[in-house]
This record gives sequence, C-alpha cells and structure tokens, in this order.
Amino acid sequence: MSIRFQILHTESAARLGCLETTHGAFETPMFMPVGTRASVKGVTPDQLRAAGAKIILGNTYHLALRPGDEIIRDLGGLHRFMAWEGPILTDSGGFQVFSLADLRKINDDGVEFRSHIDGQLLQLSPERAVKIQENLGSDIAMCLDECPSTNAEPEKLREAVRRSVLWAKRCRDAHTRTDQALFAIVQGGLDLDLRRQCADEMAKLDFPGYALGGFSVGEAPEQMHSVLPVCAAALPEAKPRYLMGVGRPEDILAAVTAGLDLFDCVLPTRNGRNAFAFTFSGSKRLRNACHRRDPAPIEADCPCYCCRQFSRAYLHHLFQVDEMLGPTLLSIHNICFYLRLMAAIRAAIREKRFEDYHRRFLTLAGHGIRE
RNA sequence: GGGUCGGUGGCAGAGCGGUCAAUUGCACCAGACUGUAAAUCUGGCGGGCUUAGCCCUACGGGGGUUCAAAUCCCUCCCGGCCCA
Repeated sequence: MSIRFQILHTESAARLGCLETTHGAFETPMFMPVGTRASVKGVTPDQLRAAGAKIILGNTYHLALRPGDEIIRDLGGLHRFMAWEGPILTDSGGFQVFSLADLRKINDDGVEFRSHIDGQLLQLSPERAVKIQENLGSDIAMCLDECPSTNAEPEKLREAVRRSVLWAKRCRDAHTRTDQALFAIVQGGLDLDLRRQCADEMAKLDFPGYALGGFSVGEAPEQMHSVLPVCAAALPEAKPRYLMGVGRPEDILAAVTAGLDLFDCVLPTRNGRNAFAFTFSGSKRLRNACHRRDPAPIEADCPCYCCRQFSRAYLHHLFQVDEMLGPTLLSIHNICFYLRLMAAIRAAIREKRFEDYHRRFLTLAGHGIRE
C-alpha cells in the first residue's frame, strides 16, 4: 500500500485527517514547503524539521535537467541525496507547462521543453514524467498535466482537461513503484462544469489521491475562493485532496473550509528571501526603516529559531547589508508560521471551532478588510 | 611660486549653449511575489502646489557674454598631478 488516508474529524466540509506514506505519517490539513531543486532554498533539513516541516516538495522538470533523475537514483534516491528522511512529494513538471510557456511545445504525446538553462531539449511524456519520479523515489508522485493560464480560451481549457485525463490514464499505466502513490490532477479553470467533468473522469481511474491544479495562475483570489467548494466536493471524499501551489494564509483557510487537505506554495520561502515576514497579526517587511531599532522578535510567541534568538533590528540589518543569513532566518520563520497555522487549523477542526478560528484569523491578520 | 587637469544631486560618475530638475550605477524609501527561469522584479528619490500640469531653488562662490548657460569668458576659493 503506497499510502493510507484516514479522516479523523470533520467540521462541515473541513476535514482533519492522517496521511501515512512510506517515509512517515502526518496529520492534514498540511502545508508542504517547496524544495524544487532538491533544496528548500536556504534552509537545511535540520532547520526544516525544527520549523515543523513534515513533508516537502521536489520537481520533476528541474531535477531531470540537473543533476538528472538517474544520477539521483544511483545515489540512493532523493531522500538520501538531499538528506531529508521525511515524506517527499514531487510535482510532475505540469506547472512548468504554465510557467515556462514560452519555452515549450505541447501535443498529445507530451511536452517538449527547451531548457531554460542551456536550451537543451527535455521531452516530458506522461510515461517519462512517471519514470523520472520513480527514479527520484518520492512518496507521492503527480501525474503530468497541462496547466493552462487563467486567460486561456474556453476551447484551450477543454483541451487541457481532455489532455490531462488522457495523460493521467497513461501515467497510471506506466506507474510501477508500490511504495509510491500517484496522484491525479484535475484541471478546468474556473468553469465548474468542466471541473466536475474532469474530476469524474479522474475518479473513475481510481487514484490514491487527487489534486486541484490550475489555480493561482492569474485569477483573482476571490474567484478561486468562490469556486473551491464545488471543485473540492467533486473529488472523492475518502481520498486526500491537494490544492496545488496555494497559497497565502487566507487562501489556505478558504481552501480548508472547502475541504482541501494538502497545500504547497513558494510564498514562505520566496517572500522570506525577499524580507517579507508572515505573522498572525499581518505581514511585515523587514527591509522597512521602521524596524531599524526594534529589539522585538518578528513574533513574540513564535517558537522558531529566528524569533527565539534575533530581533527585528538584526533581521533588518541582515537584509540591508545583503547577508545570506537574513533569507535563511526569515524562511525558517515563515515556514514555521505556515506550519503553526496548519496546526492551529487542525486543532480547531478537532474541536469543531474552525469556522470561528477562520473568522478570527482574518480579523487579527488584517486580511478581513481585503476579503 | 609656475604649469596643468578638475570641482555636477548622499556617493561614484555622464552631460559640455536651448530637447536638463539634469543619463547611469550605488545608497536610501516604498511596493510586488501563490504546484520557484526569482537571495528576484517594479516604482520613487531637490522643494512646493489648485499635480497628465505649474511655480521656486539648483551643477564650488561672485561677476559677465547670450533671446537662452551645468555647458562660453573673467575672477576668487578648493582639490589632483607635474615642475621649481
């Protein structure tokens, strides 16, 4: 059995679950820090663990290019390679269909990427994407999908759904590792009929988990929020549901309300490198001059290494002089913040007070105004 | 003492008669970032206002030439280099 998923508590559509993988179990809803190139940028595995990370991401496209999936396989797999012993989920390269749109050609056979590094060709068929992820040895692999932009024509959107279903079938047929779970990805943009239709097709193929792709690709967050409940409900209830690439804290809360279980996003690390701190009382930009003499930690009650040891003034200084410790410390804090948020969400669901928690968070974090 | 080159916005450094409130970089100030082509990118950066524009003060000081000067001339002050 590749994974086991159990739902322990629910509150309306929100769920508290437990997901067991080959490299360990954790409770959901869970946030997964992104480690695209076999590294959560600027943060060591020890620091990740200390910040509370249970599962992290890797990327098929990026690791196939460098160092190459066979090299990683020969070195003992991705876990050994990057010294992360916990669960790993690998994305299929489907997002690069969107983010590297100018560098690829796509047809029913697969995607042809012109490497963004040196222009070399990388052909990613559904079978190849699965093979790469088997070589990497992740606990959860994702089907190759076509992720269209939110501006895509309706015809293009239908095409992406058709292709993603076709490819999901081929991925499933090519998949051989029994210690790895393969998740399907539902597309369909903001078109609810298309989403439902895609979800039904995927459900027939009986995957151990399902993801919603094609969000945070240019649409307004409110549009995503309004469409998530229907999209989530269309997925098999007993299986883990993963909202790919999302998001800001308020987006995750909306998604948990809709019934999603897994999340990943580059925001805590990318924004951390860019001096942007997430806190339960709103965001802070550590480069801003108001922190120059502030002896307080970023967040007084945060247990992370950054907040236990360092002042805002010190963080401000590190970013002013461009010291690499700044991005590292803030990434640690932001990851810790995201994981504390998830823990608070789980506790609230367990005690059937999630709806109230959700509302209070938005008020405290100052996000309520923007909603 | 003589010669020579130069003094431009916080710094470095363009401009060498009008299109200059002045290119550019740094610094500074603010913003963005959603399955990572991102330790990245964008905007602001003399002052004021009735702010798609207008007015004032500004390219070492003073004086001059010109319709018009950061740009040309004179002089003073200051700095680098060379010669005594």
